[in-house]
Amino acid sequence: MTKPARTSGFSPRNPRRTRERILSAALQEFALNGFAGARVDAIAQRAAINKRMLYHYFGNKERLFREVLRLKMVQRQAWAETLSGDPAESLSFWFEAACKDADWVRLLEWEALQNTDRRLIDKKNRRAATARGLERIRQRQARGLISSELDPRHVMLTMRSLTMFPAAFPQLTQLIMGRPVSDPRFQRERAAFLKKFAAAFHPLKHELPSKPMAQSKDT
Amino acid sequence: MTKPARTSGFSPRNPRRTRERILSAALQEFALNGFAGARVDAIAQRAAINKRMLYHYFGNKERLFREVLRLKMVQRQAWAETLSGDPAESLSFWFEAACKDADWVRLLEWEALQNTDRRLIDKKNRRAATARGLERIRQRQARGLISSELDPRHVMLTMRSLTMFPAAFPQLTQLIMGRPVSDPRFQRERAAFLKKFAAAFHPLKHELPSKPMAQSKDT
DNA sequence: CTTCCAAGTAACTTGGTGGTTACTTATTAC
DNA sequence: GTAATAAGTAACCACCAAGTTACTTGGAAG
Repeated sequence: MTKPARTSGFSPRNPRRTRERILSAALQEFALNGFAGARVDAIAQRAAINKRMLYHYFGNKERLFREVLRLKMVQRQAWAETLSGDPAESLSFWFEAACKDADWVRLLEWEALQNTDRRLIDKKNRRAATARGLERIRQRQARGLISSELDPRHVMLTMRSLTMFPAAFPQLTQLIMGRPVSDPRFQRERAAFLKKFAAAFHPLKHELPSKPMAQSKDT
Repeated sequence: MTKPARTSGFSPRNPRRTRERILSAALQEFALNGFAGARVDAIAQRAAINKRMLYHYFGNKERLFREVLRLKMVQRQAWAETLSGDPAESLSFWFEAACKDADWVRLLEWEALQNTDRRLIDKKNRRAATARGLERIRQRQARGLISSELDPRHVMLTMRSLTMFPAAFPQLTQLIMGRPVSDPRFQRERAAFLKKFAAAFHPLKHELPSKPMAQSKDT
């Protein structure tokens, strides 16, 4: 602990920056080509570092992949928690997020395909995040924003389906909608549709909120 | 054209059978590992044929992949057309189909990931099939099974999302539902949920079918 | 100054993988 | 029967990509 260890500047040595460059390049390569398709040399080149450093910092290709995935997961969760409100807003919001962060969706997709009975990466953390998500749904049910007749787990699965699918299957979306997923017109149109469609989650008229205004520590 | 060319039997030469064995083995390998991950030797071994024959019949790995994809596509379309009726039935039916035919979903997923701005395989055919699907939705709208206020394209995209997502993202489904997608209890439960949820597509009471009973050449 | 280790580089090894060569054998057309 | 072609085999090869070896250099601590 001598100097504040400036991380910027043009020092020829800069471990932090190198590590970050590798991670960022790896994210792009893995999102683009998946684990099997990604080339370590390509990552090194993209990061403008020597390939050897990649092994220095991460051991091997798979450990790097896991780290990339874990990191993205953490980032996502961080700002996932900040959101709440009624399904109409969440749906369109998450849909747009999925469209914007294609890397994220693609990583999950690669994970799904790779995960032939393998253990889940960062399991503990994700379990906790999911549990928190379910709890937030229950709170919305209590507040009468979502029908209490729907199982929170199914609500969550349904919402994920609706928001992620187009970004996950751009070729099918293009086929059906006649526009690429990246087209802003599609995104606006779909967001509008989801806002309408969110009514499916609302309570029916005859339903009364079970706890009209329980403790709402939700944002 | 001399003999009826018996395709069964133990003749040492059997082109048809060889071709089919390769395709079937390739389907499994590609569904499991994707294009980049699949090993030509593994396909040959699985098919119990000499690797050379694979090149004999299909030229190269990519052409084989495209053929596998095209074939699955055709098979799917064939019995896709046979179905109709109200969303409650279609949704749960297609959901179960997706769970049962994981290879199909996985292939689409690999395609989605691989398809970085590449041209779509079997485009023409799939366009036509999609158009027919949209037409069937319009017929159901005319018959009052689906709300006419919903854009058929969005209806289709939504249905696909709901039915394919769990099979496409088994790890997320497991995380949310606490059961593997393959678990029959999950499948039954989800099918039941979708039947209820299908109400979202139904017309509201105030809506009246625009063409109460137009020509319904739909099955 | 010099010691020591982390950061960094270039060239190499090794194994696997898509694709080929050179060949044999069955089937069919005439 | 036999020529021609399609079906099939084994061994091979060139290349590519993950991971290593052996080395140099910067910088902080004493």
